[in-house]
Amino acid sequence: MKGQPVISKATIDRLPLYFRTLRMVQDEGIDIISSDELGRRLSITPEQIRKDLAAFGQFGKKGVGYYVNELKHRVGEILGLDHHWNIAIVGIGHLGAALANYQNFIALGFNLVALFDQDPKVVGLTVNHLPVSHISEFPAIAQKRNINIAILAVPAVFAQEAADRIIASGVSGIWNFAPVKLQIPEGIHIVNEDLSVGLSSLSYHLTRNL
Amino acid sequence: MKGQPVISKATIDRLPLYFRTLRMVQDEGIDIISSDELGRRLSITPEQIRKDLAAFGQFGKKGVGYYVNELKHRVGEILGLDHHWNIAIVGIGHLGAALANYQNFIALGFNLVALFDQDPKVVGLTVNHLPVSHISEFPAIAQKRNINIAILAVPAVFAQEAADRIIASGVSGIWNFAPVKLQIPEGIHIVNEDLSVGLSSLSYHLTRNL
DNA sequence: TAGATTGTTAATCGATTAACAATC
DNA sequence: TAGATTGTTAATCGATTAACAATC
Repeated sequence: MKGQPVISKATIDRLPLYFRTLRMVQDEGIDIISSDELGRRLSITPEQIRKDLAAFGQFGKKGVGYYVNELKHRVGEILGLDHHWNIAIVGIGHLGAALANYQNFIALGFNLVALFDQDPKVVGLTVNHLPVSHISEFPAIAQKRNINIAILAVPAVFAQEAADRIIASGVSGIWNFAPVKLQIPEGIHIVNEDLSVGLSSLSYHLTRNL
Repeated sequence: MKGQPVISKATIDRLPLYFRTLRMVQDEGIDIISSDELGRRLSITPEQIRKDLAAFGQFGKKGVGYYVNELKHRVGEILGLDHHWNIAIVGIGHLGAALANYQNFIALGFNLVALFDQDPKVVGLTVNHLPVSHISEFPAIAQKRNINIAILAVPAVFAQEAADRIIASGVSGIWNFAPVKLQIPEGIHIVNEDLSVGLSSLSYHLTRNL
């Protein structure tokens, strides 16, 4: 809640792309990159990239470009990826279990610290070296393990009550995979990962191309 | 490629939300709904909803609202969900397997018709009643089963070559879960489902709220 | 009819693109 | 220095919001 200028959602959503590409570029052994080259790799205009970055400071060198390692770290800091957030997954069905095994979270510095489900048949199982706890234990475990973000992967009908529980336990970030609009109080951050939107928009475009 | 007015991406991405909500509303036994009520359920302004719908025609009755069943069908048609597209999943790892079991696709009218992987240990397995075929069989099976959309769930390093194969087989819609920017020729539709973006943007907002 | 609600036009807001001075 | 590239301001474009006439 600092008095920062408001940054557009579009800009924030591009930062992870910059971060990832800077990593790849670094792995290729490249030390300096121009907005032009970065833009070429991402199909984003160089002006857009410079504008996005300029919203947070002056990270480049005129006539030279950006130092890859430095810019990568700065963008990572801006995104808060240096915080090593503790995340939990609620709902260990097919999707929840797949997310529990998703390597890219670790690559981004997130720590998966707990798994929860409602089903007695699933509770007690081990997924990716973590035991599945019953959802009723969420408040206690959330506090003990300092959970910052909950990934919500339960069926749509249970999503609201699960979200209420999560929020009541003091977790203020929810990444919601359930296809419902959740009612959330002020101060809680929610990102909806709505899988049906992507597929439907593909259907829309294919329809118009027949 | 009809001479339709260009509809904004934002509008297209809201249509699946309208569709899903209209379904829920219908299940509740409601026959008529106003843009106001629809907006309340989705946290979208009624003006926005009317504007979105007006881009495709006049579906409502002034002073009354929208007939739920009719509007649902119209929105479904606009999205092309009445086409019953045939989809295949390429890459049957944790995520691919989870998507193969995802019930919401069927609910939207998509038919999952084939699964592919590169790994001999995975080929031949059965996931959700479908056998996993080797990726080399993609062209033949794509033609035989009339695959319209491929879901790409392979590791990032293999994504481009897999995409090339898919496109070469005449499939023109790709739903890409690999965290890379794919190089795609004209006329191919691609939707990137970039899971690291959502999580990173959550991290960004949490950082600013400490 | 009176009240409600759509469809549409105009006004505002926000984001992208273009242009270019600053400077490495 | 000359060439390259950033950071920033101005211009354009697009999307949302406000307002309201039409009409059920």
